[in-house]
Amino acid sequence: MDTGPKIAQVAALIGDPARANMLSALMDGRTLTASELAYVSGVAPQTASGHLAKLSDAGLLALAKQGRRRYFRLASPHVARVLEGLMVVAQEGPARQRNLWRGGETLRHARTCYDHMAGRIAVAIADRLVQQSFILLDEDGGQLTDAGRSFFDELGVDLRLVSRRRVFCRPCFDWSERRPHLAGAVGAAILRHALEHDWVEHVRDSRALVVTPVGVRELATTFGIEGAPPTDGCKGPVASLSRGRAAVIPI
Amino acid sequence: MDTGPKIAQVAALIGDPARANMLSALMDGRTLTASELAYVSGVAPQTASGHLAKLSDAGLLALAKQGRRRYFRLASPHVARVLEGLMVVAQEGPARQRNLWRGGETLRHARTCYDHMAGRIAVAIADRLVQQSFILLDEDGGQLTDAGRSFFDELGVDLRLVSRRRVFCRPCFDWSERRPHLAGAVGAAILRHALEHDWVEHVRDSRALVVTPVGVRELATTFGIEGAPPTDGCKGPVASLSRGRAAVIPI
DNA sequence: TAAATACTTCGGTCAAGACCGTAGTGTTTC
DNA sequence: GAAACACTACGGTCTTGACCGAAGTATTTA
Repeated sequence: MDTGPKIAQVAALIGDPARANMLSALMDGRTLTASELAYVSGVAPQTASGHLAKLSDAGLLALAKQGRRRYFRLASPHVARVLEGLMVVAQEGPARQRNLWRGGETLRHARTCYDHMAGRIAVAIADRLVQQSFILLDEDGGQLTDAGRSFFDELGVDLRLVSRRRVFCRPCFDWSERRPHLAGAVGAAILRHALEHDWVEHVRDSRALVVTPVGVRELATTFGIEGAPPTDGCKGPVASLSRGRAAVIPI
Repeated sequence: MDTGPKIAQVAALIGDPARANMLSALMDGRTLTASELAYVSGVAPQTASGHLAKLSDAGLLALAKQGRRRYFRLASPHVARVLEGLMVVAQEGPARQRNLWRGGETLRHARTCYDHMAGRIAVAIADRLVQQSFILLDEDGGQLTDAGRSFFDELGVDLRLVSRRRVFCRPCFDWSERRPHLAGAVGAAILRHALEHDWVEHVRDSRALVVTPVGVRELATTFGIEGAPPTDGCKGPVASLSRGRAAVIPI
């Protein structure tokens, strides 16, 4: 079968910097308007419109019209996983500027990854849960133990949405830490809990999460984790609209 | 962080038809020479050489020199997973010619997917194992049960390589059947067993697998599966070297 | 040593498509 | 109804890079 050309079509769509920026911006599961996506991708609205049409036609984005706006989001978790995977491969690729981050310290500390958390904090949480035998994890998958279920019950994390007999979780290779964090239903539940209880907050127009004072305290008591980010000069995204070809926009 | 441009770089590499054909051809885990890859990708050796250099530089392919030949293989399972994911997304994309296969009936029936089996047979095996409670499987992961371990032990499937306390398996969304089959360590073990016991054989220069008479019998008695492929006119890949831009090569 | 094989480098051609200015359409606000 | 807003369609420019012919470098075979 000609799978080659098929995957080439999809990959080529993701392979344009402007479109990749758009998809990255949607990786946290939000829905954004065409204008917002034009902004984050660093191109003019007309250009963005064309890109978005292609992405929608190909089934990578889902579109909801509302009045004069068009809201876009990733069409499926499968799309998010492909993007995840590309980040991993991009990261493990050549030895080049592997630790070169453009104002990315905040992102490296904590961020969303579609529907769950990623970054140092997320890896630390995963490590802790494994160490306590609350979850079992290896390369191919993971599972919540009975002890783990009790732990989350006491914590008040809502796992009802995922409580079939077994609760599996999925390791998601963290491109910044190069170690797995928790994805899947359990990962999503943890992020939901953290947001609802103000442990972390979204940074506007970014996938970054900041750990609140409450979060620092709770992460310490609950997981024994140092939640405060290392202080450095550059935090938060710097909006820089450029002319010419789609440029690197720190998200 | 500028993850957008990074994933764009990798995606753009996969996004060229010639390179996508090369990667697809390597999806079964084989190592192929530059010449062979030039052939399957439908371009001249000089062109292929350039493509292969790019793929190696980016860390998508691993290279082994041997005499005057260069052997290439996928650099890591992560690369295979990205390709897997792209197939899924490409498949679920637009409603277009979803069931249009070019001589792909054989592939649809049984094929390799990096290190495990895919296609109708593989999905049927997964279904059966789930139905018998030998494995537990959901969207996020899967696990071998004690009964399942016994089953494989009796069958003589070698799971020693993967026998930590828990044996997880990974669902891999089958792009032809649109349902999951078994990947990960367990899936790999099944394929290994099937090849060693002559249940299936590789089709030359293809990812397709043919089920042998032995295989038909064994699949029936072991899994209650009809292993024989539906008969139709077109089977096997048709090598068609074309001139001009890299064309669709049935692999 | 000569010839064949496997692959790479260089140079020039050519097509695809990303980009934006201009000019639209549809929707909301005043 | 007019103006502002969100987005789209069209047309022309310009860069990127895929492609192959020809020539060159290793390596093996004769």
